[in-house]
Amino acid sequence: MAGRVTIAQVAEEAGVSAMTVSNVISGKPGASDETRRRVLEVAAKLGYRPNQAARNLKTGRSGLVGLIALDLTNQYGLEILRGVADELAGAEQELLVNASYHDAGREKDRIEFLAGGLVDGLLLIAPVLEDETIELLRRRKLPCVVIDPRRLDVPLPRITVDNYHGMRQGTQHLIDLGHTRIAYLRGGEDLESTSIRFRGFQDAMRLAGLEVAEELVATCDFTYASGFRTAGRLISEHRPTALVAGADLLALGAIDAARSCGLTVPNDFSFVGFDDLPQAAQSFPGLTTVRQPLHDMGQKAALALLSLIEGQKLLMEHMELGTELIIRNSTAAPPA
Amino acid sequence: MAGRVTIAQVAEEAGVSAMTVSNVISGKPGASDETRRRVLEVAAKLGYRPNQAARNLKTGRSGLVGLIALDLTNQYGLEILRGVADELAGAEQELLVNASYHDAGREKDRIEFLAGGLVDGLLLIAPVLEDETIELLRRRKLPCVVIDPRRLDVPLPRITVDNYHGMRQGTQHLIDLGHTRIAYLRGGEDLESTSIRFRGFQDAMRLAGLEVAEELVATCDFTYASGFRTAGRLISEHRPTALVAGADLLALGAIDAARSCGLTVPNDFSFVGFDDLPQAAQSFPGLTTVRQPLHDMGQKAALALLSLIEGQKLLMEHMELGTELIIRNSTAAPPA
DNA sequence: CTGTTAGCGCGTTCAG
DNA sequence: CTGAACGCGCTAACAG
Repeated sequence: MAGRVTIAQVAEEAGVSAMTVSNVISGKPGASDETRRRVLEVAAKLGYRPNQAARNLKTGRSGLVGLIALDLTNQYGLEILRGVADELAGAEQELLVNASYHDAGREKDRIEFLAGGLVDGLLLIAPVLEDETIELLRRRKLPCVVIDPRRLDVPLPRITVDNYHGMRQGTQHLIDLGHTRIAYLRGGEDLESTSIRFRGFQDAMRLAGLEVAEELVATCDFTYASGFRTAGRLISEHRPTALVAGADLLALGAIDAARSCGLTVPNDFSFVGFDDLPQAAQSFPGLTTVRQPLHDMGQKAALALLSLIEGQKLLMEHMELGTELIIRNSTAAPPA
Repeated sequence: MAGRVTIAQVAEEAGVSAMTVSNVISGKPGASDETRRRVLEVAAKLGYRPNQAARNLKTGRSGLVGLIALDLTNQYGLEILRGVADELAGAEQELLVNASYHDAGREKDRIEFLAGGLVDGLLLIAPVLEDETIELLRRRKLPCVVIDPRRLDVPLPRITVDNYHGMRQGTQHLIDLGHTRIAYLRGGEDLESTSIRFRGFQDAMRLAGLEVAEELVATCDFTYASGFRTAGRLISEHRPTALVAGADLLALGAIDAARSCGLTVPNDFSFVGFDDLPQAAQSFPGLTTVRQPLHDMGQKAALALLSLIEGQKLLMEHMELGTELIIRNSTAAPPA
């Protein structure tokens, strides 16, 4: 119940038809400059604001894009979200953010709800995407782009990063510094990217003629606490000189674990993360990490979704973005 | 163009009128159990989903609540956001999140846009709120609740925390531990809460018979980097034994600054923050801090907004929530 | 360049 | 308890 003034009132006051007002307001052609000026003037005077609901009903569009993130507080998703928001700011679409809280049921619920007509398109960040949910999306014909899917083969337009080469490069950096006993912290096992990153690590090691000691590899959740605990065990029991983590949060937890063991970073121990979250730069020492272009992923995903919404065909169903090694101060040569 | 099926089709298939279908779907009385059952069955079979746009047009509601945060990546706002989201999950309202990026112009733009009919109500986190914007909100009669306003006297329903006693308690904790040379890091000067917190610090000091040395007080932005820089100077030039920060982010930066000066925390130096962001617990050592009930603030704000949307009068225009000192491991007695 | 006609899909009168 | 008609405010299509 925001704008009481209707298009009809403006039309009457300006002495034109409602159609003309509509055209002027939406910036369509087909209205002389003089008419346009008068309509705009009257609209301003009356304080006319188009009624979104009526417009939506007529056009069959809501002007809303849905985004389903895992969790509203993880920086990984939020960096992507920022990219999305930046891209959408140009288009006339607002962003409706939802979280699945890592729960497949809730994810399906939210998708079903949003796909029920609330949004014009959907962006999914690292979703579980059960087959049934995919089927739902296809049946509804809802434009949808997946960012960083858990399984690479989801039959939907998707954006991923080059996890393999990123991790290989990060590992190589430690090898180049002279490390040989390098530990590895795997992220969540339900993501295909976890295996791919690990393969990058393994290959880098193998190609350097180094052994991947089984006791130096451990798996944890994507949390600081999990990284702290798991790395603490790894470090105190097996004494590697460096550690590569499948995510920045894990690396940050691992660094604090090393500290709590009395080690100093990077003199006694080196760490490499993966993601380049804001925290990676805002920590002491700065974290050397493999950068995922999160903001860019968000932008590209939003752009692709917008063209899907406009009814255009996508140039590619799958887009893979590159990674980049960011060297900060958490890595150095191993102690002598 | 999500659900093709209309209420009319369901009505025909079920052999009743549209009216009845509408009543059944919206859970209104006035339909026999038998009819209700059949309608529901047919609706499910046909895959009927009510068209939001049509419903909105008719009811004059959008089912959307707008939230304007400062920045999509700061944890402070996100904790509040989580509270809001949790409360809204129960009501049938979706959340439309926007950011002002600390820009008054953009803030006004966004408010004006959302208030243009897109949302049923608005939640504002620490907004600038120029007079003109407040005027706009009043004119449009848009339900609105402000969380943590920059000026305490905004003429809108608002939720704040007890900054004064919180900070007094945090400071007292250091005094009790035996600290006397305590530095203070002020947050952004455009917030009234910055002065209030400082007054809490001053009073705690004064009441303990301690001097607030001018050179031990400095002002910075609400960022880690600013805390790092400013505290670094304070610590190296004036050698206090403890520091109180007007925000956790500042304290976290300050701790790293101390570390980069070769000090260990808390043995050489103690730190107290304010906020209790997730990072405060997820750092090493854990940060002793004054907890703001951010999640609760979000919930309470959402609840108040919902009742405003329902057209009910608010019990109180201003609600102030308490704070709580959370003692972790960043504080200890001063070095001997 | 402008006006007319006809709904979009729903909820809300009223009668029955 | 149910049905028929109307209209919310806007815009697509066409006519003028």
